[in-house]
Amino acid sequence: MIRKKIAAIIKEAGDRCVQKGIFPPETEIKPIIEIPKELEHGDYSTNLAFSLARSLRQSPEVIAKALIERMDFEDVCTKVDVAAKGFVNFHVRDEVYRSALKDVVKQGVESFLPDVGEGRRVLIEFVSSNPTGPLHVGHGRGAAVGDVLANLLRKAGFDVVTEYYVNDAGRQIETLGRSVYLRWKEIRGENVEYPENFYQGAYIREIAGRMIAEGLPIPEEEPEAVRFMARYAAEVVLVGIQKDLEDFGVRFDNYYHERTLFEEGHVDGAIEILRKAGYLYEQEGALWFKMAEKGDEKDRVIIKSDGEKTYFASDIAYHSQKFARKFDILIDIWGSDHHGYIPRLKASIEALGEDKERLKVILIQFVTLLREGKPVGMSTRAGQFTTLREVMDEVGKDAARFFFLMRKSDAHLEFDLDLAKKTSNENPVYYVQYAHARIESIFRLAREEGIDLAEGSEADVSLLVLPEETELIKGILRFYTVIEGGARSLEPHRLTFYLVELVGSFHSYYNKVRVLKNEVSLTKARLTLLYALQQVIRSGLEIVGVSAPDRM
RNA sequence: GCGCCUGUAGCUCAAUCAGGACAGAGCAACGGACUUCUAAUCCGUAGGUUCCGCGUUCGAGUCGCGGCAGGCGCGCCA
Repeated sequence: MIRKKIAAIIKEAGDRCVQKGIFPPETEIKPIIEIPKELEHGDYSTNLAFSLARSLRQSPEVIAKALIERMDFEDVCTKVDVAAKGFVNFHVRDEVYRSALKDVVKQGVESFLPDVGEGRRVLIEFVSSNPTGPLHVGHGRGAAVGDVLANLLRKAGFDVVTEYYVNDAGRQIETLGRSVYLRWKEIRGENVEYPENFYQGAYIREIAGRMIAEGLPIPEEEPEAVRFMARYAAEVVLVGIQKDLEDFGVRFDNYYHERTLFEEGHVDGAIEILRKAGYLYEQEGALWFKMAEKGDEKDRVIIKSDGEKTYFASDIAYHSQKFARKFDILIDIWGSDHHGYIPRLKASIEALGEDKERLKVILIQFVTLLREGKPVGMSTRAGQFTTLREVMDEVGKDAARFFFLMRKSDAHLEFDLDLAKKTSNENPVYYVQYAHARIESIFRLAREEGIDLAEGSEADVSLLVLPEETELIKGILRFYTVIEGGARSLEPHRLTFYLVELVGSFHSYYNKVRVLKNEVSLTKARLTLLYALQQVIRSGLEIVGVSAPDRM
């Protein structure tokens, strides 16, 4: 909110320079405002003078001075100066921060959230793991990123729908059915050869056993039995996945089944559109999509020569449906091993006549679990991958979610299981939660002394004169910048970084400054500051989906 | 072979809307702080050729080109 004021001040000064003929009339005043790293460089700065220097054929310093001379900054800043040969530095009045704090306390932290979305409709599709086995840690990371991004975008004014795409039509489901079928035969005493590419996990046998225990009417003939078991197993696995997700704090608005794409004719419909638009051709009995001319490496098959449609075909139909469902922005969250798929999907969206820029793909890099500093083996082939459930059981939901968001999603993540369980400042989750609990503890004692927080908004915040206090207020206000930046760049991990940093300055303040047992007016002022701080921490943790305990 | 991602302190990572001021944290190391609102905390010290080279620019960790190293992808698989 202060940033906007600074921007207005610069703009005004720039316009005046144009009016007075100091800058040529066509000069565009689009200031980039940043927060300097060095405190001495003020609260905000702009490099506008540098960017104008070339077109104005003037030194940045001269331009900067011309700007400042025509600047009305008194209301917001104590001083504005030129540094380092052209940077314009703004030193904001402490009162401005204090009154911003007052606004936040009075109206609530959330009432100042930036409206980035302006009501635009966003569909976030994530996890979308095939219902052929339990979720592993990689899916967990995707789930955390997707869920937190959804929370973040909602706070930032988007109309968000989350969706899980269930691949229940393809080959893998058939393999699942066959896997169960073989284990079923095995349990009944038959000798079977179990192929390596079948699902290896113990859950396959369990499902087979369960079918027997429940006395289900299993068809006589093998093809029917396989189909029956595929359906049954997919259902069981999906329910398990949903349970895992729920315990992980992730709830989807929608489950979209691939099968419905076929049943409702959307796959044929999409193919028809592409055919009419001239993107398809037949060769060697298969139907091909002309991709090479659309930016992909080569042409791709949509219908195989055996008549079966490829995964790609249903994906085109699915995304076509997403557009048909009137979403402004589509966000897909995939494992980074699918990155080669992006040009293909974007090309097909373009071919369907939609704007491919409206699809944003977020790639999730792999997770390496560490125990005692060593990577934990995760070979899928042996069926001994680490499941999300195991990690959750071991470190808890809060730590798991927080840890998944401690790196930007396209970077490898090392997940230190021992660290996630530690209850010390080394563990960022506890570090943040502890700050929340600590503040609450101060409030409890204050109440015992008869100082009620409800009076907080009447406190005299002008008593908050310590530099640490101004820094804390700045930290609180930065929440809005982080939400805005995170929503714009689709980077939910910024939130965890922010929280750790914010809370760090609180712990430091706590050790240095007494809140209670001062003059009542000063105590109240400081309680007010902590009140706003706690609200921000709680709101931030809520977005991340981590609990904010009152006691630890 | 071609394409995408990554390379920053011993380790794990930052560096804000695609270039800004002296590259910042945490951990580990070392030295300190509990008769005080929760020590699950804090304060201090030390730690760097931002993988290498060239280029663009007033200015490069950031942009371009060329290397080097690692990960991933390039199927009528899903």
